[in-house]
Amino acid sequence: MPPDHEATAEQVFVALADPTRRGLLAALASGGPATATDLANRLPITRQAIAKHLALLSEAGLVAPEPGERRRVRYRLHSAPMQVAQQFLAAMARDWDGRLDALKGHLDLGERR
Amino acid sequence: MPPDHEATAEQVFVALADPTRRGLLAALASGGPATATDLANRLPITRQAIAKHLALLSEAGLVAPEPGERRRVRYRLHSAPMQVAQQFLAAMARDWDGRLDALKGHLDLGERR
DNA sequence: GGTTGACGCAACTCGCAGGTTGCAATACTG
DNA sequence: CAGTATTGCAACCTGCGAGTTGCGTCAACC
Repeated sequence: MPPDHEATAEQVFVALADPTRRGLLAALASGGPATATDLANRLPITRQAIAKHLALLSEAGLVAPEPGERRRVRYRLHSAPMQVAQQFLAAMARDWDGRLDALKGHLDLGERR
Repeated sequence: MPPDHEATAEQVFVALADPTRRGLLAALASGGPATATDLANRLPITRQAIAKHLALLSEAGLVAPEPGERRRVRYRLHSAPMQVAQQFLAAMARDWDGRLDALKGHLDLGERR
């Protein structure tokens, strides 16, 4: 998939906008890769809810499922999309602050031309 | 307001997670401060919907209403919360990566530390 | 003074995200 | 083989976010 910065950043924003998802990522960060049932023991929600969140995070590229030995599937953190989102934020803020002088022909939000 | 980084970052993420809101911010960035009715002419949604989004963005600190001359209220961009969110992202990514491989010094973004 | 724009508030619809319960299938263990 | 975990899939419920329509009001302009 091509590096569509905007789409990636949006997915990261959506992912991090939810407190449950942030807690889930924090649990993965502090405890290392884990399965959905493992995470369900540490968080106050059911395994299926966690599985849904993991699917969304996986879609965003923030976690990656790695097939374990048995039937278990462990999820590991992946920080690459966050750096994309970070650059997106930086570019946006730079655009805002330099708005008065540099009035460019920069239409709507498509940076892909 | 107490410097609650997490709460601020969450509001920024929620704000930027919506495409309509991003378009609205882009319109403000390219056209300068504007009123709700002014923005309603450029975007395909009603004035009231825009007013709601502006209220949310104002709550997040991303825009600030400034009382205009007549009865008009113009909204101006404010980039400070985005830098907070940016540092939040940077800290999170550093936390993730710093667990297994502490040798990645490839972050060449504008984070003063 | 009456009409015209612009703003704010409130009620309403509608789709979907977050979460649950239930179930079938699979893999290991006694 | 019977029993126990663990996973994925599907149906379902519920609240809220996004958007619309409608109304009352205040400021200007003719």
